[in-house]
Amino acid sequence: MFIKNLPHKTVERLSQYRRSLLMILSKEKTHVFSHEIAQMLHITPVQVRRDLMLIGYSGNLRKGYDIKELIELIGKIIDSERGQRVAVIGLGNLGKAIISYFKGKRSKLAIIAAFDINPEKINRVYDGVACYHINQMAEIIKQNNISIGIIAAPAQQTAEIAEALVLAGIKGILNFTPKALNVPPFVYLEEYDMITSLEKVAFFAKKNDERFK
Amino acid sequence: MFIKNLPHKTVERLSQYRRSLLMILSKEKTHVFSHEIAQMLHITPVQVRRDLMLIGYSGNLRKGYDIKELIELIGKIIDSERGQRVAVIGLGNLGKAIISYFKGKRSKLAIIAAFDINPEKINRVYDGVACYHINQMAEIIKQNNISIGIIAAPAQQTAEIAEALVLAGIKGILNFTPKALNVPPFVYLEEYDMITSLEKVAFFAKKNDERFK
DNA sequence: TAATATTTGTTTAATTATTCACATTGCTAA
DNA sequence: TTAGCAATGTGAATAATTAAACAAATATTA
Ligand SMILES: NC(=O)c1ccc[n+]([C@@H]2O[C@H](COP(=O)([O-])OP(=O)(O)OC[C@H]3O[C@@H](n4cnc5c(N)ncnc54)[C@H](O)[C@@H]3O)[C@@H](O)[C@H]2O)c1
Ligand SMILES: NC(=O)c1ccc[n+]([C@@H]2O[C@H](COP(=O)([O-])OP(=O)(O)OC[C@H]3O[C@@H](n4cnc5c(N)ncnc54)[C@H](O)[C@@H]3O)[C@@H](O)[C@H]2O)c1
Repeated sequence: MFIKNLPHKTVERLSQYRRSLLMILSKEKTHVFSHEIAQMLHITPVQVRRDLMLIGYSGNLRKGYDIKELIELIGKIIDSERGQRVAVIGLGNLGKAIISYFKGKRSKLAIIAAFDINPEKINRVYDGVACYHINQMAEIIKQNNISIGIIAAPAQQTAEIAEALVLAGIKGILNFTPKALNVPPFVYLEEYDMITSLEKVAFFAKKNDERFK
Repeated sequence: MFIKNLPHKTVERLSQYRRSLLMILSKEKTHVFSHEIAQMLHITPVQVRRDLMLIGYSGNLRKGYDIKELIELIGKIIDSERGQRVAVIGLGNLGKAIISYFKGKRSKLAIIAAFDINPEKINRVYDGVACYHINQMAEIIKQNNISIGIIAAPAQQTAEIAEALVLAGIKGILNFTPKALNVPPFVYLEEYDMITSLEKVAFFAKKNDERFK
């Protein structure tokens, strides 16, 4: 299913809705109100209803939204029908955390390979994910039709790795390295840095502290 | 230094500016143009200039911005003068990745304690950070005037840990757990989930792929 | 049965964030 | 000396995002 020009923020929230809904779905709880979803994610019920409107989902006036149906619809919109395969580059602490966190979470989005240069990690399986030497990357990516790369290797290597990923035909990159990347326009790039998050928390915590004193 | 109502996004970018500037600062390179900063972060030069305008920084028309000065000014605005101390709760893969990533990065923002329940981790020092049992948390937080907590423990424990953090007097929380939290208004909360980032990449990678086909 | 309460869906308004457009400045060099 | 160029700084315009407001629907209950 395809919906024209879904806003970036809505896409993010759809992912969050699904995650939250998967957590509360049970035999007893089959339906949910917009204000319940809103409360779980610290947003307003209007926001939720608007997002669901954008994806064309209608709820029941008395019961709210059917959780199972909604989870499925979100899947139809944000997942790719044929699934997407993911590789992690750099099997250090962060790479491992990512792999163990994803394990079994999403059927349509599977981490199926890791790459590293450390001989102790290569040709071993971590949490169900096989680790290969970085110089086999292009080959393995093409063989397995991997379309997304997560970079969790040392910062200095980032540009080089990204270039190799692009050459190998990757379509999206999630970069956890503090080095910002340049990729061609047909590759979608998302960057995340924990320091920015932490400094933001620090700034507003400080501000709050003054305000509530 | 305090500037009234700095937009959230600007605060995020100031952190990114500083990070990028720290990486390029050198004997040879003492100044930088707005378009150079912009390129590093995939934004527009106007955006950069506007942010700097908001914090009242003026550049030199021919040389651009003085990198060192700008780094210092950003510090004066987003850092707390007396520094802020941080604790990590849960010393698993993610907790370790966070600690080793932060090591020595910011003088005004220091991770000084970790908490866990695993006896093998307690009373040991990881990357310069001592790990204590979770039931010593309130005590240690107060003793060391820790004001920020990073939650990287198993999801089920999240609510309980957050409550303890708030009771112990924490002012900001960065939650990496997929369980959304509720905290009182005087505590600043930031949540991050890698699945949302990855699903966003997957969605737009898929979309790009169709568009550029 | 009629009044009440609650929730969805959607239009409109408000707010926030980004970009445009251009005046201004100061160097370079014809 | 003056035209040209490449920057910054910023008011105004535009775009994106969020929230307010309210009609419509329907179960509940007085
Ligand atoms: N953005 C964030 O929020 C964040 C948080 C923590 C760490 N990091 C960054 O993520 C990266 C990894 O952090 P970590 O704590 O896991 O580090 P780590 O040192 O534990 O792991 C890095 C891994 O990459 C491997 N490696 C080295 N060179 C490589 C190459 N050329 N190709 C593939 N693999 C290679 C190493 O063998 C190691 O296993 C670092 O760049 C760090 O700065 C980012
Ligand atoms: N948000 C994200 O992007 C993201 C990414 C990866 C992991 N995670 C989450 O972060 C958390 C940690 O992930 P991980 O891979 O490091 O897991 P992990 O199992 O490696 O580590 C968890 C650690 O928490 C400790 N712990 C257990 N109970 C505790 C308690 N009550 N108090 C303090 N510590 C306790 C464990 O002993 C262990 O050391 C998990 O909740 C995971 O879902 C989030």
